[in-house]
Amino acid sequence: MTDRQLEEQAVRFKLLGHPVRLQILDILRRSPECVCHLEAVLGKPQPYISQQLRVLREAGVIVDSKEGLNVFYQLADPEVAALLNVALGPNLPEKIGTRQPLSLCDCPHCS
Amino acid sequence: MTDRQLEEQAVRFKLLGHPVRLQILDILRRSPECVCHLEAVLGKPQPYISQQLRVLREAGVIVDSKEGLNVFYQLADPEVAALLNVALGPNLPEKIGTRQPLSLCDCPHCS
DNA sequence: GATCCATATGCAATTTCTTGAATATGCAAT
DNA sequence: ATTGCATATTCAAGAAATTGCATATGGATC
Repeated sequence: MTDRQLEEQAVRFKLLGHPVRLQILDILRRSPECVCHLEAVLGKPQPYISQQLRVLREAGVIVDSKEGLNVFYQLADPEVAALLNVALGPNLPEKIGTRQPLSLCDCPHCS
Repeated sequence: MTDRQLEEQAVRFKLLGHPVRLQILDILRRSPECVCHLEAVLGKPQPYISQQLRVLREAGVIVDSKEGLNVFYQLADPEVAALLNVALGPNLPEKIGTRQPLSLCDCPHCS
């Protein structure tokens, strides 16, 4: 185990060592969601969420894709996905049509 | 996934999100080691190492046992062990007699 | 009981993280 | 072009983590 590898993994762990970021990742590993959706689920102000998304995005853990007015984020790091599977339990891949739209969120995926 | 569970796991990740602590855990998951051994391997001052050990000990991740003048620490949290297996590769359980003593360390296990 | 050794604790300075709030951007639709 | 909407950026204040260093503890040994 080289020092560089340890440093890299420590950085990864640090990203996950934050309750809000961890919850965001737990949501995004299930399916891509837009910012407004996360805002509705987490009950935190939008700028705050965008900030945490930026941290995760700049670390390469998530990627964004625009869809009309909305920006959808999804998990993009298989190593992080593996860690989440261990820490939070396996992510059962979503069956088609089982996604629960949020009434709190009126993004195209929810309404 | 409840908020409490997420918070707990975030705390766990935060503990691992530190290069020195991560390296300590990587060593301790192989076999119990004394403080002087870690000091020799990490090349950091002893009070600094004892401090990180305290953080891990108070979090319940490692436990200590005294052996003569020395204090040996070992990994005590199976969930952390599982995360380390994912992040750093599996810990091949040590075969009897394969432990490499350190010339830098003159604890009873090394000399 | 004085001393030595391994380890632990306490404290302070710096840096980094966290969080909130104001404001900016960019894009559609009117 | 102006408005409205979703998201992004910036900035600042407070909290917490990091690290170095001085010193304390506690148990053996002389």
